[in-house]
Order: sequence, then structure tokens, then C-alpha cells
Amino acid sequence: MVADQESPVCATSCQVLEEHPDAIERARQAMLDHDEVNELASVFKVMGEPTRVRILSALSAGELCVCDLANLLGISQSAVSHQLRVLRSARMVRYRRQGKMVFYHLDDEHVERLMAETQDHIREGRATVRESSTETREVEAMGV
Amino acid sequence: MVADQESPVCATSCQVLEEHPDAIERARQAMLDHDEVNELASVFKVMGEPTRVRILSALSAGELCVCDLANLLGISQSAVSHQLRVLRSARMVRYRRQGKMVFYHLDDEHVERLMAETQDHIREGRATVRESSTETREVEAMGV
DNA sequence: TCTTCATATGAACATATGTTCATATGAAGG
DNA sequence: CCTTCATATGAACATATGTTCATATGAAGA
Repeated sequence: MVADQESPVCATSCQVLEEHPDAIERARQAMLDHDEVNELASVFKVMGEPTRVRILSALSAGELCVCDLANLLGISQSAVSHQLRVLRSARMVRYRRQGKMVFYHLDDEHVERLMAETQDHIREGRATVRESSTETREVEAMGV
Repeated sequence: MVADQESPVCATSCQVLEEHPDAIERARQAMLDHDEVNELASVFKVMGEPTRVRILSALSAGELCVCDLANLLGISQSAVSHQLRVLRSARMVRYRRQGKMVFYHLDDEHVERLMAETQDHIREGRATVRESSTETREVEAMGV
């Protein structure tokens, strides 16, 4: 969203206080507060790990026990358990004990929806052809 | 999504191959492939950092120059630049040069929508009262 | 109760990451 | 060309995080 093109200089101006702090004011109001930011970042952070995404996508078809998950993902039971703990803490999965085994399933449909929606966004991004103007966009990949 | 309750033992069974690998098979089909997983995780990872979330939410109201962002967030110009680099690499922001200054803005509305949707999910999760059954859910918070 | 099996957890380790500090780049003006 | 100012970037550092290994927990059965 490119806002006002009529701002010739940055609003607070790094040294001088400019006379049109409109952009700044709008930004200040749009900015999420401390708690909202942290909650959002927490959710995204949990989902920002390939192993956890794989676990979540595996569970999207229904419950699985820990050893099934380990077999499916091809990683150790310990690694799965550790990641399940993270997912549990984030309230993204719940579990059900049955004898020695523990079956995990998604806590609700939110996570699933988020993944699906994000995939859509990725695909849309891919499909969208952008006009090349004076605006610049990064092309390279980067380890985050 | 709790699938078939009729599975009395885990499908692959950790030692013995069970006679109902239905859950396993469904999970295998539902699982995202390597690239999808990595793309998803990458997007979430970028958004899983409070500073970056703050930058994105500030830019949701329109473009801002780097020094404005630094002032708004109360962090150093260098930190902002470094994070903008991450956001650029993830194609979440673009920039426009104007003299010495560089104005950043969201690349498209996807990111904004994702944040809004995730906030909704958080709020819904908060509001939902869950019946306490045999199922268990983690309550504590945890550093991820 | 002793063993077995599935899972959980703590310690250790290597890697990744966010910030700061110092410095480089690049544009505008004298 | 030289200075100034906004931004970018590299190195260094502290912290966070994912995995492995070893071990603890806990349920079922002999």
C-alpha cells in the first residue's frame, strides 16, 4: 500500500521535524500494541520451523501416535517429542493417552486454516506478475 | 480433528506393523511435500519475530522511511535496516528511493491479511471454551 | 514387583539469529 | 572533489533453538 506520494521527505525527518507527520501518525495508530505483536510473533515462530510444519500437516488428516510421527517424518522419537512439546505449549495440538501410546491431534482447525491460507498467499505471490517501476524488490533468497 | 476413534493401537505400531494403517496412509497423503513445507516455514519464520511484526504493522498504514521506522520502534537504524533486509528477501516489502532516503512499503496485501487472520485466530482461540474430556492440553507458556 | 515398551525430559552441543558497533555506500549540495 | 546525511553492511557477540544421547516416567503384562 503506497500511501501519499506527495511526501517528499520522511515525515519525522531524521534530523529535522518535518511539517507533515501524517504518515507517522497513521503508522502509529496502525501499529499493533506490545501484546498483539508478541502473540502474533509467537504463533508464527512456532509455525516457522519445517519439522513442526510437517508434524502439523501430518496431523491434519487425523490423530497419530508419537512413534507414527517419528516414522513418517523419518526423525527420532525424541526430536518428535520435543517438538510436540512446543506445539502443545502453543496450544496447537492436544493429546489422548491410550495405554502406553499417546495420540496427538490438532487442537482446532485454526492452524490448518492458517497453513492453507498461507499456501494460497504463496501461490498467489508466485502467480502475480508485477510491473517493474522505480520500485525495487529483492530477488535473492536468504537464510533467515 | 480427531479422526477414527476405532484405532486402538498406533497404526504402524512402533514395533509391530498393525493391520490398520489407515491413519498412516491418510497422514502420508495429507503431508505437504518438501518444498511446500519449506516455503510455509520460511514465511512463518520471517513473521515470527516481534521486531519484524512491528515493522510490518507500521508499514500497513503506508510507506515510511528507515529513520521513521527506527524512531517509531525505538530501535537503532542499523537494526531496522537489517530486519528490512530480511523482509526484502522474503518479498514482504519493497522500497522506493527518494534522494538520500528510502521509503519502504508492504509488497502486497498478503502479509497484512495473514497478520489480521492470525489475530482473528488468536482471538477465537481465546474466546472458545473447551469441554474438559480425557483429552489434555498444555496450559503453560514456554519460550519457543 | 520386574520387565518391556512408548513417551517425556534434561544436558550437551552445534547452529542460527538479532543486536550493536564500526564502517562502507551513495546521493545531494557546496 | 569534499562534506553531510540516510541507509546498508560486515564483524563480533550474546542468546535462542533444534537435535542427539542418555535417562526418567508410566502403563501393561508376566
